[in-house]
Amino acid sequence: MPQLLNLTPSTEDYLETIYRLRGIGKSGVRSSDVASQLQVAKPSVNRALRNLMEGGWITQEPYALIFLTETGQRLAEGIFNRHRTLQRFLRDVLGVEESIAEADACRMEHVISEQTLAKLQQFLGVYFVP
Amino acid sequence: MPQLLNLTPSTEDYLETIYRLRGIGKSGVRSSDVASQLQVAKPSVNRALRNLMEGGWITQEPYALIFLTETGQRLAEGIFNRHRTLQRFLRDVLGVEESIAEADACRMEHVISEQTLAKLQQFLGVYFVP
DNA sequence: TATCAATGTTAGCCATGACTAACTTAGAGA
DNA sequence: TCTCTAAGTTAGTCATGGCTAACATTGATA
Repeated sequence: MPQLLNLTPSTEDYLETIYRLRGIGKSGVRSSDVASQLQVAKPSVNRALRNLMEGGWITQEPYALIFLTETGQRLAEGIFNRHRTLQRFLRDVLGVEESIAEADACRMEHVISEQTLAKLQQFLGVYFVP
Repeated sequence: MPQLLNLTPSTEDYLETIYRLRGIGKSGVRSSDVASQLQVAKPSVNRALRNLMEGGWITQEPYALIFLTETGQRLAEGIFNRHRTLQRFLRDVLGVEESIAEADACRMEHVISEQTLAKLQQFLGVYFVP
């Protein structure tokens, strides 16, 4: 997967997970933590990491920790932003149960357009001052 | 794919397309019309139809028209209902551009939960009397 | 420092769902 | 009724993204 421009939903999930875990350990993320977080087998993570490396979103030396690149960081922030916006909208505006809102946001974050995201944020801004 | 209980997004798209085209011809739907509607090759449709038949959602004799079964009809209605609800919500509530709302609804319809659907409908019912 | 358990990697399998190429069938028009 | 084009089917390829089994590496601890 060279010159990766558009990530697949699966690959976006891996990138987002690295981003979220990175907050905890600070230094870098372990492959096995990604695996347990996403409930997938280690080789599945391994292949996804190769894709993310080829796309230039992460760096990883063999057997070492995973780090986000500058562009990977920015992209992950975007994905997480979609996630958080959807989560807040579903829960706070529509009144969807917390855990269901979380699960739905996890799937919807990969398919909504920029415009829909913007409108959702606008809606939240108007009715729910952050 | 025997005893098909949960359709994949792809399979849902085929079923929904049959449902929508059926409104036009009334009698039955042609495989090639499904192909051109979904912008896929004919063999892709052919395989999807086999899956839908094995699940009991459609009937089709070789080289003949496609018909929805009772359960297929009900399932397709459900999918189309999700689509229409999302489309209306995105367009009428959020103010998303028609064509973008359509595209987003097409992808979101496969991933939202029952509860989110219900809340969206409730929201539409309150603020936009049908 | 030697060991070994946890972590990471490689190889290879499977299902899904696209595709093309090549075929069979059906049915409309000469 | 014969023909020939459009529609449908079959066979086989490829990419994605899961998986297990088996191997390699690392690092904490005895």
